[in-house]
Amino acid sequence: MDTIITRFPPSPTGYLHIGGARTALFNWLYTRKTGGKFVLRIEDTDQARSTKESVDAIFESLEWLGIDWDEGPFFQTRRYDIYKEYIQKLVDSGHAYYCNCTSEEVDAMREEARAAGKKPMYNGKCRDKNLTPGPGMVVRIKAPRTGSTVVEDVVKGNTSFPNSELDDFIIQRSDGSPMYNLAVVVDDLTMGINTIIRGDDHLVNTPKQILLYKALGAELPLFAHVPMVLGSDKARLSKRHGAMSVSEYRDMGYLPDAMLNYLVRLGWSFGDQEFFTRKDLIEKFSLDHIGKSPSMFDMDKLTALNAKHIQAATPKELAVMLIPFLEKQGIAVAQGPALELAIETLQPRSKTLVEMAQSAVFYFKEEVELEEKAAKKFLKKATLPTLELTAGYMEALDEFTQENLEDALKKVMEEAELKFGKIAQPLRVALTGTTVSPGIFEMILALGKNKTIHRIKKAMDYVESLPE
RNA sequence: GUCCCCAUCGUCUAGCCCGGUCCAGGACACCGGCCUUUCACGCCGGCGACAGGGGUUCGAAUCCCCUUGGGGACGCCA
Repeated sequence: MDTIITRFPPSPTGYLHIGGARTALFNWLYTRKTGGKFVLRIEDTDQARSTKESVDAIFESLEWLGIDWDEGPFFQTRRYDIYKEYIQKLVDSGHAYYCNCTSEEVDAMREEARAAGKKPMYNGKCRDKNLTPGPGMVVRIKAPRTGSTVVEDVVKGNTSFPNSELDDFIIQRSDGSPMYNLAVVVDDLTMGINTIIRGDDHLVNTPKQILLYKALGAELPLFAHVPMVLGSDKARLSKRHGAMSVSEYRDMGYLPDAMLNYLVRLGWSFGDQEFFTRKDLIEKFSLDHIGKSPSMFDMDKLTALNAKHIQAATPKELAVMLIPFLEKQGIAVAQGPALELAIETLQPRSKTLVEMAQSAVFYFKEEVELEEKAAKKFLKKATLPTLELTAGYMEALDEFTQENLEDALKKVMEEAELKFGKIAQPLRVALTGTTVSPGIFEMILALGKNKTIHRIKKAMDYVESLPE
């Protein structure tokens, strides 16, 4: 095969959800890996349900994930002339026919088939009537009734479908618009798509599409049907399983790279490797390690992976992503060393950007809010001398470094005759208001001399105000 | 109902194609411990699976069949 050309064809009837994102990712990775082309196509022929908002939401999510496309976006609704042309070809060559059966009639046929223990389908009433076009008529494909169609699939292997299960499905609605199977095949054909990676809910559609390819005298693309992503109860992923859309995960503070990493591992593996950078994935992805069975979405694992990606990212990269989350916490900070230093201290203790933003608040607030329990336990009258000593030694330092801070606190320990733990906790509460924070020294370094001393003094004021 | 797909720890999976190295490996979660200035990180250890039944074979997680279970499709949706 020459250049690999894949596509991602969402229908804009909602947000980009997890399953769709994974499909997009597989296609994208495969083309990036092979140096192929990735086409984005919007399947909006369902005029009733397609919306502009959905289209925008899909673009936005793809961009956030860093999945870019080489061609498109193409909109099916702008390609009706092309479909018409192909439908005409099919009619002319005797592969399709006009049908004037009403929906009610067809429903009755389906009912009848079901009652007879068969698959519900159209019975071919107009198949040989040679009807000519007219208002209210649909075009149906003339499907073979005997034999079988084999789908050759890279992940599923060969699957044979009896043609008796195929009905004369509609390729053009009575309003002249094309139906899914027709539009897909015509698009894939005219766009040169030679590799189709999609959810395995489409596997049963494939014989229909193969029929169309053959009727059009076209060469078949390579099929790879990827198992679906299920919810935690093994049912198809839906709203009741919690967050579905990619944008929700962005808002919960997941990194796009972590998302990609998690999604790709849902169905694909590379030995025992769990952590992948984007570059890794492009290098290592292949179609041969895609599993055959469906998988369940597990937020815990996503979260764990997110923590790893946060640790692996540079403070600078994180700063850009973190700023909007800080704003939600009411903190306005510019990018720069202060922010990056703070981020560095929080990297090993943040699983999401939301968490990181929450724990970063104390760095940037003007005044520390003392947590009641923490203050009660660690900021007592007896703490005053220690705080005073600490402030004194720190003020004497020209600038803060890990080393001279350690020296300063060592002196405090000696003079106060206290162990490190005894002076560290009160100091921590004074500086952060809570008992939980990054390591004392790295925190002080990130906070800076002014804020540090100011906060110690504030804490001293607080202690002094305490009743005897 | 009919057709199609799938089946290894609770979950994601390695191994399966090319049977022996697997009394089944890794990761998440969970439990214990270590490290330690708090919380984390990290490190060490534990718990925990070849759905069931038949074959084939000297030998099966690996090959075949059946059963069961799960999923998908059956639209003038995509």
